[in-house]
Amino acid sequence: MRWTKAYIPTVKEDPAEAEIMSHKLMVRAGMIKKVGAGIYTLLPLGLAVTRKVEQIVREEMNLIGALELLMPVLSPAELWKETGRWDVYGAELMRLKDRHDRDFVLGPTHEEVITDLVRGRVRSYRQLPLTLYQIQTKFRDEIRPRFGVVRGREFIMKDAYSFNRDEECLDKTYRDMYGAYDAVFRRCGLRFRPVLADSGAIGGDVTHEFNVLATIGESHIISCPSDECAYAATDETAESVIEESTVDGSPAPLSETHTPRMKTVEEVCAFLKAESRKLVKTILYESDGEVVVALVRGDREISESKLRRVLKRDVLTMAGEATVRGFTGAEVGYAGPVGLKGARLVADKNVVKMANFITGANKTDYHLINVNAGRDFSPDVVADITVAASGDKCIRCGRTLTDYRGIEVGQIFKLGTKYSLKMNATYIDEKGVETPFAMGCYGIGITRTVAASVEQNHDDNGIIWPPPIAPFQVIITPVSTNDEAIMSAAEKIYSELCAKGIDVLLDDRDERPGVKFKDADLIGIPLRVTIGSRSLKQGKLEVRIRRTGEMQETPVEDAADRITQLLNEIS
RNA sequence: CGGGGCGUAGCGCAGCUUGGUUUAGCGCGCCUGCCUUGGGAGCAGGAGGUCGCCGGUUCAAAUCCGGCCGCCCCGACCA
Repeated sequence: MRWTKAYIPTVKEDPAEAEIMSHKLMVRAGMIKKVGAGIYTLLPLGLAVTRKVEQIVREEMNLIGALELLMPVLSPAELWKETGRWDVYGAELMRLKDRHDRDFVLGPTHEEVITDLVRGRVRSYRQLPLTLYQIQTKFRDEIRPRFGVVRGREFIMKDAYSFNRDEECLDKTYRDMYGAYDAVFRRCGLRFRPVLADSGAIGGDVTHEFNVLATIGESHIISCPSDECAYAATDETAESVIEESTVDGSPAPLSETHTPRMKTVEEVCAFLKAESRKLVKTILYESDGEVVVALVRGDREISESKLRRVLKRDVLTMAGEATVRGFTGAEVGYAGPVGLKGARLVADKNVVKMANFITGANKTDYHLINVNAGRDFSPDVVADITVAASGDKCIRCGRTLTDYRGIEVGQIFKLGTKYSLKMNATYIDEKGVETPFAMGCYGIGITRTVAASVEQNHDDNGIIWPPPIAPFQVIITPVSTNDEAIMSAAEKIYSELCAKGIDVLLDDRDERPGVKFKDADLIGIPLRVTIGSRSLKQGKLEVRIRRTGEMQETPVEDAADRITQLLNEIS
């Protein structure tokens, strides 16, 4: 491609709306253009990178036997009602009506559509396992789109779905996918980490998230520093051993204390001059009309995903003020486990180890002191429902856990029979028995992967593409377009590289060299070939590596070979 | 959804408090010419704006008032 025939609108100044480097650089490099909040046009350069990532994904999917298809973006509400997700998915589901007032969904994921496709068409165990995937535009009505293409309302995603005979068969596909994901992100040149995660609205049991390490990442990860252990999970999912409570062990007499207008843990602690770890906070939730009371240590947070799992519920929301008042008989801020009736009481495993702690008294402006589980109340369930934090000990090896942040670029789920049962998707096994499919689903955020790569690969001058996903692998920069010797050398090397199948950009603009160098750096092409009279007099040109700034002189005659070789070295 | 901010040329911004003196300005970019050519040059000339939209106040509105729309940031219930 010649720059004068391309459309690469680079800009010098950072866009006003961008907060993070990848967003700024993608706009400045002429890759994306905002159309609306969380909605972007991919310009040619942005699309080129996206296609590279897609191609890598395709190759790895095909390698493990997955088959590509393309499902519609639009799907009828009936399918979503069949699995109950019409109600469960919530406000993030983009819904719309057609002219006949019928409900539709702009798909955020395609379990319903694919299961509908496969049921009735795949009838025999002989056809299994079957894994299908697509690379398609997805929609999510994000509460707050931000960070450019990292959290958009419309984005490109690869989603795969496997139909397996049983758990064992599913395990195999899941492992294959895990390997394929590892290969994809490795090939994209990313520093990433697979972690155990929560399955959220998708459902299912086992799931891993693939996170690209980045300080601006929105996923919080807890991991064991030990390489041999390598335990890693999202903070909501991670199991950990929390430092023992320091409250002493012999139960003291229960008493009530006046705590006027002290509602939050912080306020109560300050007022009673107690450490927050000596409190137990009591949070009311509602799930399918049932009220659930959850207890965790005052200095910790409740993991709603753990709680959902304990309760075996998909929907779980914090109770409204009216419910809290009705249930505790007190204003919000004074709930406690003692004397509460009619709700399931879930206590964190650390709470039952504590002694003489402080809780709300279920009476406005009062708290209880010296509360003890067992003596003063009895939890219905004791489980780990605390969000893990750095400083906790590893559940497996006991080392101290650390936290870091990541951009979630992929997630793989074992769904089991969740959808096949609800949608009556079955096959006939060897014994002639009708059996629901064991399913898995596997997603990769393509556009987000591109942004994550920029986030991880840039310097002060711009993007530094890993060669496998670079829009062009080589940029040729003739220092002057008016010098015939320079231009003929540039044309020669351009056609030689093209003939080798390398993606080359020839900067044939009549611009000053400084402008071209800056732009070449900004758009992040891994190798720059500079042709100027200085070295051309000796029959040489210069090859510069974007990432290191390292420069090599090479005779024009064998430059094409040398460049190819260098490309291999840095890939 | 709550709070804050913004909306003036393709991009980044000033002007608004104190309405008229601005023919609405500056930088970047763009066009023409000259000059220049190894890290975003210089000079000269030029094009480009319903001041987000609607309504109101006024002799007069980018500027004051009201409504609406859009965008950005922070927060979103841990009792």
